[in-house]
Amino acid sequence: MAKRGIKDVAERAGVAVGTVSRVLNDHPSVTAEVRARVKAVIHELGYRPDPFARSMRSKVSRLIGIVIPDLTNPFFAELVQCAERAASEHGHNVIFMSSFDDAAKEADRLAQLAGRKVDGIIIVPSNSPHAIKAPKGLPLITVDRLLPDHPGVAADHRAGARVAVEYLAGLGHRRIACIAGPSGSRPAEDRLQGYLDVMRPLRDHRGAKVEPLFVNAAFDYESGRAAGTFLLARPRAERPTAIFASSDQQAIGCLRAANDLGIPLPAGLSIVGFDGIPLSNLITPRLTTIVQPMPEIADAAISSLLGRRKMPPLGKPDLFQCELAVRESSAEPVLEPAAINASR
Amino acid sequence: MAKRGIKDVAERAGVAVGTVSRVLNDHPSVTAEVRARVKAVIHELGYRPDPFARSMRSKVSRLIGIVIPDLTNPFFAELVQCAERAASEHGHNVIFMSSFDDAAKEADRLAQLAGRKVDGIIIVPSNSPHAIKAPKGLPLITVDRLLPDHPGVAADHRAGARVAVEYLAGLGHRRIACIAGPSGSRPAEDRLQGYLDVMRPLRDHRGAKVEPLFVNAAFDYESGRAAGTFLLARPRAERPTAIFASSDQQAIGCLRAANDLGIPLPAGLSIVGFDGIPLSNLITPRLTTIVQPMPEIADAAISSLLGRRKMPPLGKPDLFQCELAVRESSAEPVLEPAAINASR
DNA sequence: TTGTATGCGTTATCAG
DNA sequence: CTGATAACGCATACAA
Repeated sequence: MAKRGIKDVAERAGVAVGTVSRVLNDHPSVTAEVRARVKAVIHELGYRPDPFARSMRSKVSRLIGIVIPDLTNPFFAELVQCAERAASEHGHNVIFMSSFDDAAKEADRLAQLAGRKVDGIIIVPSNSPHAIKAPKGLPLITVDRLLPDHPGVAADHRAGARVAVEYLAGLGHRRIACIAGPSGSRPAEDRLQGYLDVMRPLRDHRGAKVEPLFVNAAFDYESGRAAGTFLLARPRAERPTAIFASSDQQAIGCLRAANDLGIPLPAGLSIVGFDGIPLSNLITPRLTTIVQPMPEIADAAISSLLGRRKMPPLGKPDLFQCELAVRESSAEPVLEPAAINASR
Repeated sequence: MAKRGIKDVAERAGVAVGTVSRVLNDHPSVTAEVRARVKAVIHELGYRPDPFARSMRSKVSRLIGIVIPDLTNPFFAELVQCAERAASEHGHNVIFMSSFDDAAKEADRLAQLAGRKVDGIIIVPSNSPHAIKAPKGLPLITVDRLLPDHPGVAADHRAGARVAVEYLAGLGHRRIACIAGPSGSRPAEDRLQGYLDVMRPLRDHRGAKVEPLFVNAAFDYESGRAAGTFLLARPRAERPTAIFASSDQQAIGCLRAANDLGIPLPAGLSIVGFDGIPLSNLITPRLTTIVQPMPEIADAAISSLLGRRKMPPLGKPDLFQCELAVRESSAEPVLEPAAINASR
């Protein structure tokens, strides 16, 4: 079985190479009969067009580059997985790169991808403050961490946070605290705003305003635990009955803090997370959370890059609505008779 | 800034295109002086060789394909990240694909990679029993889940397990249970063997043989919790004082089970995991575990594919030694006065 | 050592 | 609608 080329196919089918090429690219001007015959021969010979020769001429690589700060973050891992699936469905493959949250490495990766002549780039920018330089003429779209001067697609973090806090308020909670993300992070700030959106107009059973209470923390597990410990270290009468965490990892850490303090879940405390990472549905109790529609987000990013969907204009990112997944870490607040309060 | 070609560089440097090509490929027969001049021009013009034209001629793509079952498994995510870094250091890029643990999808991905003409393939085979068909002439290496008829590289799971159990035995533990992995999984069985290797010759303080005790469970969190609950649900006098889990996720689930049962760690129970995933060092208590040398494993896989290291022969996979990371989830067993036992 | 010329496998531009 | 043929950008055998 020697190396098959387009020439062999043409010869075997009794046509010219140009015709075979036209069949390959679904060019309309080919007789159905000829098309069928050529396709038959292609199948028979097991012919596969050489992607390099093809790209050299056509200037398209059917390759998408994706740059992520850190794949050990389960949220990004899911993004990559979804992006690969979406790209695959559009006949494209994915070149994966990690920036390790370093601006210099990120720039290098971008240059490499440009050199590879990928058809488009998906990037979650590194956190270090910087401007990413998109190789001119190369479609690039940011995901999750939006940047002002690049098109982007993300979950509607603010609206998602609102849903979470409204849910808790609807359950009857009033002392609702928030573990905010790190200041400086766009998604973190959006989520905090969503929390405040709901808290501000909220009134307790006596019609008095309720005080928002939040503390900044990194998105990871340990920071969430520390923040939770801080928020829960107060007399029961003042202690939050519910906590909205800005990430599932924070929420899981907070859950641990509650456990260490002997606070039963969800009886003594409700916790709602954000992201919907797989682990959130595996722990005990299973975490109530706001799940980001990652498949849709990834598909929007891919589709936009490939021109099958309009690129979101600068400053007007494509926003996707999140969904509340009610699980086991949340419930109505328990009644707090004055006697119990006094007994502390 | 028009499109730069090798021709432009040659012209600007006053040499022939062939010479430029030779400089590009570090061909020895080029005067240092000429080489320097050409390189200067290349830099000045910002010239980048077209990867397609180059690959078409040279038959190498500088692309490595990697296929894994599921990126939401943090262990595989780390593997991908390490592989990308290693490939990058060798001047290669990585095309990432997910098989979703499905043999059919896996075969499709493999075919795609072959079509892309990658220089080599790294694969963690899907769990469904099957034979993967490596496109002939395309270097392929399996990682972690070894297959009999393909070269492979992995951690020495058996030896690693031995280190874990020896550590526990050295601490004074005798009732050491094991949460084994799913039967049918090669890494799982190796780890179980390592456990048994240490347990069999073990004797208690009266010189009596100690009974191995293990239960099979999937590698995930919830299965680990269930297994832990099962193992710990017995009178204290019979209850294991230490548990060796076959994965960190299992260990973390088991940790949760102990917590739910009110067993303090590490005073009442020592737990050791396996893998060394990032999360293992973030939880409370931080998990004592066997960490796999993922960077080395990934680098060995990449180096072997690129011919910079000898391909491990069939049936003789490259094995890497794991390292014990002693953290907070393990300690010497507490004394068990008869009085305490009787009080139950 | 360096220049020249051919070919790699496709696509695209022309005629026919 | 189809065939012939010229690029595409680079590597390499061969000539100088």
